[in-house]
Amino acid sequence: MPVPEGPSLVILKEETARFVGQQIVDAGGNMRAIDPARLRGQTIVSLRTWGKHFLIELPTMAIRVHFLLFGTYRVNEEREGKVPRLWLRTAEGDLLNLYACAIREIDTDLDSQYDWSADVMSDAWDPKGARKKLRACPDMLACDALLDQDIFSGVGNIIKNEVLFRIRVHPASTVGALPAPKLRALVEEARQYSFDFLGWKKQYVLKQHWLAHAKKICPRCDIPFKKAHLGRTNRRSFFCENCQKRYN
DNA sequence: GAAAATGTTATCAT
DNA sequence: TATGATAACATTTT
Repeated sequence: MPVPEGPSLVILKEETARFVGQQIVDAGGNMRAIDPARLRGQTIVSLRTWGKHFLIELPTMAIRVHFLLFGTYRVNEEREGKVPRLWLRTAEGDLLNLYACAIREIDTDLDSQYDWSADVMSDAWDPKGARKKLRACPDMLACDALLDQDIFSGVGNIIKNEVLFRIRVHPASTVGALPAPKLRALVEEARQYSFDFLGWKKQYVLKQHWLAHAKKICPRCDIPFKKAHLGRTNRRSFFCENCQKRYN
């Protein structure tokens, strides 16, 4: 199963925690970005996430993994008939397989590269900062704002649809037209729902908790949802025209 | 079997 | 130049 949205990366980080401090004794895969030979002998300094980025910090560099739409991984097992884009084997015999992802090398210090306060899953998450960024682009649509990785790093299309339904805001509302309490709710729910997502995903009950995403009927109003591809991002939006108010 | 979809980035076009 | 559309990637489900 794919791993795109931020909370899923937190699960990945937890499942790979034992790799931290281990030395990479062998590496390979069908990636082109990095020569696997350069990874051998390096020790994994830390494993971090920033939104949808999985970061493997090594002494001389960091590996940035993005799972795009369909990326997956396995710890100490392999997918039948699939070649990993990148695999790492450690001195203690642990194996990490990463499939169908985009790999990039980062040569600068991670703290200078990433704004951790934009990551909705991070301890450094800064709701005040998020509100400030939102106020700076009043013409942006709510559906686009939630998918903006510089504001809500880690939020994906599922979280977007669920947050807007929870706070009863129409996806085509403009950010600048939202009353202050709604703007605040948008920021609060982006984080809250992401953690609900995390808990449900761990219990394998995420999908059954969807109220709006990919749903046909509004559970509050019992009338059909609208489905449309909205905003600059043109991603699927599911919304109720009765109980989600449009602010413009 | 075609189409769509939890996403991003590079390239082409306007 | 800048903005926007399109393609590319890759996998599973409908």
